[in-house]
Amino acid sequence: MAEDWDLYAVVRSCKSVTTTTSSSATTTAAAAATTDSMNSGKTTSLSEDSLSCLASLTFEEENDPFFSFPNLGEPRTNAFQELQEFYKPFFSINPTPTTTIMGTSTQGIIPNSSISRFGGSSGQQHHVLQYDVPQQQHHHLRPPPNDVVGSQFSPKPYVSGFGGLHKRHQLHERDQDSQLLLQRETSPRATPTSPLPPLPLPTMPISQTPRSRKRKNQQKKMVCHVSAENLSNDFWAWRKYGQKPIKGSPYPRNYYRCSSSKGCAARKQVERSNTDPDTFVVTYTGEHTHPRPTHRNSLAGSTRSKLSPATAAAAKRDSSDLTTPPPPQSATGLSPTTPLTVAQTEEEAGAKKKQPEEKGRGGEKGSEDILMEDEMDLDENEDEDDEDDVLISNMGLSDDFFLGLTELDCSPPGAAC
DNA sequence: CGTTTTTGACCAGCGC
DNA sequence: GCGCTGGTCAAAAACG
Repeated sequence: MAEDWDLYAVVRSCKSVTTTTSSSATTTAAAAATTDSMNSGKTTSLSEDSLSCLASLTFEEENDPFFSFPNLGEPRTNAFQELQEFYKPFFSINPTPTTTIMGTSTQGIIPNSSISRFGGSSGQQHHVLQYDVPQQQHHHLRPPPNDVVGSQFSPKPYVSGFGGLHKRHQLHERDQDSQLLLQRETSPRATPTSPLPPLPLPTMPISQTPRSRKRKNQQKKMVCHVSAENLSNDFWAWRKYGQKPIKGSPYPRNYYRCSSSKGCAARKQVERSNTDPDTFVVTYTGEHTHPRPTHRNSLAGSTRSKLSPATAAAAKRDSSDLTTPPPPQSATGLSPTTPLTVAQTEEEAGAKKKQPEEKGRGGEKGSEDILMEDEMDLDENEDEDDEDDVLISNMGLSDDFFLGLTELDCSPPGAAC
């Protein structure tokens, strides 16, 4: 089923995503290692894979998009430092593995929060950071496997503010989101858990209007190319709020929003690459307006995510589904998932729902290209760093977390992978 | 009861 | 101005 992939992806990603952020090999490696350790599951070999992957990790940098950002044009050394800070939590957990990363790192922008969640990398795939800068030349460190990213997230000549509010019901949550977002963006980040001073704010103009359907190009976003196994690895709890078939792609795009906090503006899009079915394009937008959750609020509705025996079987199917092109989509753009959804949904849901618990556990082999597009919110990154510092340890101790791991057949964080 | 997923519909952005 | 497309909403259903 077409949808299976996303579910599967979501679930899987938790286990494996690679942190292909940037620069410091050590940091990255450490992060990867950490995530690996956190990941559990197919573990033992995972960490090795991850490390090996890291060893071969290559960062291509043809153009340094970062320097395109006025606020980001700091010396790379700073970037490294930032990264180190960024991965502090990981360091604290695991010793820093010595991994050699070839190529130079991108700098200035630390991958969005999601990056930190990416678990150990693995896989032999090419890890690339890609930043697309709005209003400026499209900087692709490496061309995306397909057109998905390029076309979908092509930079636009402007960065507008939030769109106007239109729907009455939309006002509700959007207001909250926008206000939170505005608040965060207009005032120095002062997160309870953030010991570090906020990084320079992006120069992106912020509109006073409530957030709405900001065009993709208008939002800061982080695009990650993730292998099927590594789909969406992050600690955040995501709730699916929509699915749309995308023109030019046989696979639908799934929309997730952070469910950890009601007003959280963080969004996530997951879609399969039309050119490379094994690769998924995960796009993160918005900022988390809250600390990283240590556990899920509730398991209710998460049933689908459980890997019950049936689910496990489903998971297997998911795997196959991932490689299997989805049924043709209707011309209207809506995917004809309806008939299929019953069984598939179960599987997907199962997989997806696991996300929250699985997220952040890197692992498996995986690999993915992380593409940075538009402005990265340094500030947010900082927060995330901070969050990591504070929450990582807790996360590992979370009952839910362990539960999730158990369900995923993963070992608790810190456990040898 | 609270949460999530599914899914049709709505609507703004964008290109022509 | 129009149509297409993408992003989001919210009701319904499902689950613990």
